[in-house]
Amino acid sequence: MKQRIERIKKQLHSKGYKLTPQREATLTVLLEREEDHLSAEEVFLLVKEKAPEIGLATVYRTLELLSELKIVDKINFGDGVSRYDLRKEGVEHFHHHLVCMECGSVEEIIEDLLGEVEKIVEDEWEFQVKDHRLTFHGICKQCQKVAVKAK
Amino acid sequence: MKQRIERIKKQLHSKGYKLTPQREATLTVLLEREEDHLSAEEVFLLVKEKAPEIGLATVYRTLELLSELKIVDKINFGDGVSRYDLRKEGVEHFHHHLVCMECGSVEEIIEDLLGEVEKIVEDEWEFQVKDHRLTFHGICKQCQKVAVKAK
DNA sequence: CTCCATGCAAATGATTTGCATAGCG
DNA sequence: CGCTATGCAAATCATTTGCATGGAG
Repeated sequence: MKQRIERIKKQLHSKGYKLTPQREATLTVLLEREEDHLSAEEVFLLVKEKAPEIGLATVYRTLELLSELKIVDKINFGDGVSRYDLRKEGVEHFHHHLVCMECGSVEEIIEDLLGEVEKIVEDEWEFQVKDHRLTFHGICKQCQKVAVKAK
Repeated sequence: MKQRIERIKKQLHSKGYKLTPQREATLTVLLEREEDHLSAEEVFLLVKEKAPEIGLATVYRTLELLSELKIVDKINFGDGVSRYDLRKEGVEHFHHHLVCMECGSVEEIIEDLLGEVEKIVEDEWEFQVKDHRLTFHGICKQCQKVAVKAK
């Protein structure tokens, strides 16, 4: 994790930004909760535990910055808040989500499922694909089991 | 278009809702601008031309209602506003978007590109897919041409 | 009459911004 | 010093809600 932050520090520097304690605390939270999809508010509360003086605006500014640098992805599952998701290192952009309509859980799929599809879009629509968002809405494994038991 | 509205009227009635003049005006706007992805505000302004007394809250309520009835899809391209998109009749849910990062234009793909992918998700993750959202971000045909010329 | 629906204004909630201050190089 | 970054409070923007009124069956 240390090294990961070191690398991000270099990325920041190369663009003239600094890795301030607040930014580092925010990154640490994001790393610790890599599996989650935290909202700005949630990040703020977690960062506050490490650095109580931090302001919500700073968290927003930091997340915005990280988003520009493509270190995090800003995603939106339609619940009124933006969520932030650390990109896997070395993985260009493929990164999909399974959102459960029952329990709200979000599972990630790192695997690239869209290679073929992307090719079709590029060829047939002459659209030069830079990135994509794919989200499935449905019922997760656990909730399927619950439904069966409930019968 | 008349018939389309008639059918929606029946759908509304079957759930105990009415097709009020405001709702009809809203639907008319959505039908006239079927290709676009209007925000609530934009719909409101267009409806106001036909029915000046309408209130923004009513537009929101109508869009919400139509969304519940699966007559429109509420989508979010990450620009801070929800957009509303009429579902094609008879088409279950497959409906993807190509968002141009240059000019902001949005193109629709009706074709089902995800049959295979969906199967993989169902089998490999045991996730029961109900619906999905797929958006590609990139450069549209027109903007690619402009870029070439600019050289 | 009984509801559903509406318009308006006020409330809410997320996100952004202005500004004075603090701190690194 | 010169800039970037920060905290705080105020501002903004989209969306929602309360409430009294209006209208269809």
